[in-house]
Amino acid sequence: MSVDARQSLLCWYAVDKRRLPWRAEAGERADPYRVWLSEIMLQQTTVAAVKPYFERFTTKWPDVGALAAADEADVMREWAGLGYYARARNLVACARVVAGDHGGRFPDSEAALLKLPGIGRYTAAAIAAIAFGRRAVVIDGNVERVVSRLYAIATPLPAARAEIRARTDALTPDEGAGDFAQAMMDLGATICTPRRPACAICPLRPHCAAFHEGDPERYPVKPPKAARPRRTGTAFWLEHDGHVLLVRRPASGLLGGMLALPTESPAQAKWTDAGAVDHVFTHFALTMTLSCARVDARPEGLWWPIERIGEAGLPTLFARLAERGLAWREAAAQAA
DNA sequence: CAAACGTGGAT
DNA sequence: TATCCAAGTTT
Repeated sequence: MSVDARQSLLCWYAVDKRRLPWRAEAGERADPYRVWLSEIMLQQTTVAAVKPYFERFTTKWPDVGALAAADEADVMREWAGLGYYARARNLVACARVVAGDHGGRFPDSEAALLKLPGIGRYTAAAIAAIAFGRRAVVIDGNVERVVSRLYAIATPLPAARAEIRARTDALTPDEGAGDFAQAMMDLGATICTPRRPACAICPLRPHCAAFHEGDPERYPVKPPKAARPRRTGTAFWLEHDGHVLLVRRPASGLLGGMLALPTESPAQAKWTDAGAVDHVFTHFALTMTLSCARVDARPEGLWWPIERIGEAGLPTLFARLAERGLAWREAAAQAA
């Protein structure tokens, strides 16, 4: 049954696989740099969101040596808006290890890849299989969903992971593990979707225990999620001579390493309330109010030209607050 | 092992 | 509007 299911999947993939910028054409060799970069960007991030970033990154930094030589601040700026910013810091760190310790070539074993910054169990297996043709058991959210349905695994996550791994291992071929993994992920992304899966056109339907039970959407069984708390905060828009004061956030923690508006008062000034921005993070919702002021003296700090604020590489929360700052500025100019 | 860590699109 | 969720990793 496993072999039949695998063959059905691979035949479907041969015809219906997605064409993606980081994917090699049939018969072509995948570029480990592009595979790695795409895998990092795709962590918890949709293909549609990744595409323009992948295009810009590979244009600006065509290979791992170029990325290793880049200024970290430039990389953070290019990553702005994509989220999970620790990935960008780890991206640079990883490129530098590969350039410095591995002669500019990615290691081709799962174990060696796993030691690199930002590469965990999934990504190490994916790169080993897709870029280097190694046999590796590749398990992401798609594979978890497809396998838990295929075998109607009723154990809730995360306890089900041991069985999912064993089942995926049994399905994974000795040759072509990369195509198999990508086929599973394409199936999960386009047919075996979380909601309203398209079982009518699924190549695995004849083999799928969840389909035969009649309610595939029930799998994988997930634990209830914790409620998302709401928090409040204040950001400060301080102007001087056509420039606005920015800060570099600490390397770790929320929006770590990114440029931002100050979130503590940077100066004595006549602050004006310029409204608020609601922003939802994974683990809490935030209402951040914006206080604006103009000063004649110029405190020490990073002053960014206001007309080029769009190029600063602010994460989305602060980009939205900056929009408010610009609106405040317009209103102040009208009044004057 | 649970919690921290972003964002935008779909329902 | 509220909730879910997308090619996870780190602490």
